[in-house]
Amino acid sequence: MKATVPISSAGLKTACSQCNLQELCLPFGLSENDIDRLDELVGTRRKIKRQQHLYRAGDLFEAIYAIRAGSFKTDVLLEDGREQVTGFQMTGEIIGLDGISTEFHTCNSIALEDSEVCVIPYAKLEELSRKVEGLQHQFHKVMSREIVRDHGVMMLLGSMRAEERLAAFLLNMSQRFTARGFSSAEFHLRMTREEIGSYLGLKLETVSRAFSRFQDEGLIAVQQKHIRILDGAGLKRLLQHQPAGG
Amino acid sequence: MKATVPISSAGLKTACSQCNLQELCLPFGLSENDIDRLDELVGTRRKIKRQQHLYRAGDLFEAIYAIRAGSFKTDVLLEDGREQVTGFQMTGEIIGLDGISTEFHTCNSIALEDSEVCVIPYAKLEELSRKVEGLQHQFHKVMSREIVRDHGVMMLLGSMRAEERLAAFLLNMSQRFTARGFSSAEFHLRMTREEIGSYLGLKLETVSRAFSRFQDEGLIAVQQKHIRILDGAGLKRLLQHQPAGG
DNA sequence: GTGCGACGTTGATCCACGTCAACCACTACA
DNA sequence: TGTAGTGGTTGACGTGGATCAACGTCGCAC
Repeated sequence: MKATVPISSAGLKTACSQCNLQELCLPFGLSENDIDRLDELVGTRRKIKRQQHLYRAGDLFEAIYAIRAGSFKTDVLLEDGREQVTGFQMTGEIIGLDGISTEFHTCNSIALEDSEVCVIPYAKLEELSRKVEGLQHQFHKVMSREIVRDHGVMMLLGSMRAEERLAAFLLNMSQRFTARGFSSAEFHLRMTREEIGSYLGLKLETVSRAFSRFQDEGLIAVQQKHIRILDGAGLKRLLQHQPAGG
Repeated sequence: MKATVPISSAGLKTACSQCNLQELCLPFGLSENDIDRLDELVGTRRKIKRQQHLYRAGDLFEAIYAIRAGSFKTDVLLEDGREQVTGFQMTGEIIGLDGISTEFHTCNSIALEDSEVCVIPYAKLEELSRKVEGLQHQFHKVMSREIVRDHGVMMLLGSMRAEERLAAFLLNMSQRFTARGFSSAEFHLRMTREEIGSYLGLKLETVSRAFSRFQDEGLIAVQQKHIRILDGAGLKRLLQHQPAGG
């Protein structure tokens, strides 16, 4: 396996024989030697069927997970039953970081489709990242990236109106698909309108209406969960110079 | 210096001679030896006057900061001028984690009052945490805690109504003051109504009205920025069983 | 003191989004 | 092919919080 060669974002090549760990090691250009050692990291793989939990809030935290295939949502439940989706994760991303601070998971992670993850025992990660040059930093970057992403969502929830939120969401999805080597203009959403709404702080009807309006305006083509972006610049334009809401 | 003795949350004892690093090392019970080495971490101290920036979005990331005295807000600005406060930080907390993933800071950090921070050069932190048993894990916990906190804010912004948000905010502030050895029932807010509103996704008028209503209902006593919590249980009750908004 | 500017409160009005409700599209399965 | 269930769309209406506006209060400079 060619590990020292920087891997383009055009395809999903694997960083170690077990799993796609490019988020953890590739952007940093670890040496071939080091990459081989990453195999030590991956305990097992685990398959998760659609709608099943990878972990639940309250579960003992023992490992983080690298998504090998499929996609997930994470959510938190209030006592009164309200659900807030805190994020969507797709192939190549890392889940489970929330558990480190409390030794228990603080949210639920649920597969949006039949998926497979690599289990990375946290103790092993800690041990290895003391030894493998660059791994520690790479892991810090993964965590920091989650913090930055969350700030983006807070921005969205705190100061954008419905159409801006959905535009931001679509552009973000498009970007993440692109980064994984898929077409950026056309993709399949794996989550329902209700889940999108929960993530964006909107009701499903509002999400649906915004989709329809975008379609009327020629910005996107929607067919159920299938989205085609026709005018990305138009979507970006929605994100600025709008009267403040919220 | 007594470093091996677990430090109660009742006072602000220092973990190393330079700075309050209990977030980084104390809860994990580092050995006295190790704690002394933490002095190596702290490059310099820096004083920041009220309203001045500790760093700005776009600044090169070189260090994280432990707040030694005072308090800060972090915010992000949209192109059109809208501001979103992404968090408030008080004495003993760590700021600057957002910069790790991008090598540049992604938000602004501004002092809410005259403050002082310990500068922790990131490169030094990385180096030391490979050597000092427990420090790495402690740093992971700090980052994870920020992720969990952010999820809480997302929850708040995404599915709570105005009064719930403010109640959650007050309880959170109270808790953080308690953890720093101050009275939990009485404290001085360092931020304006507008900043609270920006953080909570509300307008300043809405924040003000909610404060007034809480006061009318005997939940709190408000005098400008001075808050006294009269009925914490009542505030907690507001957080559940409310009709879903948002 | 007086004046000024930042911050806070309160009222009146408006509107974006929630709520309620009906209907439609797609899939699964008998 | 019918039927049921889940998810999505659309319309009518209500409301929480934004907006606009006036006024009050505190702290500071002089």
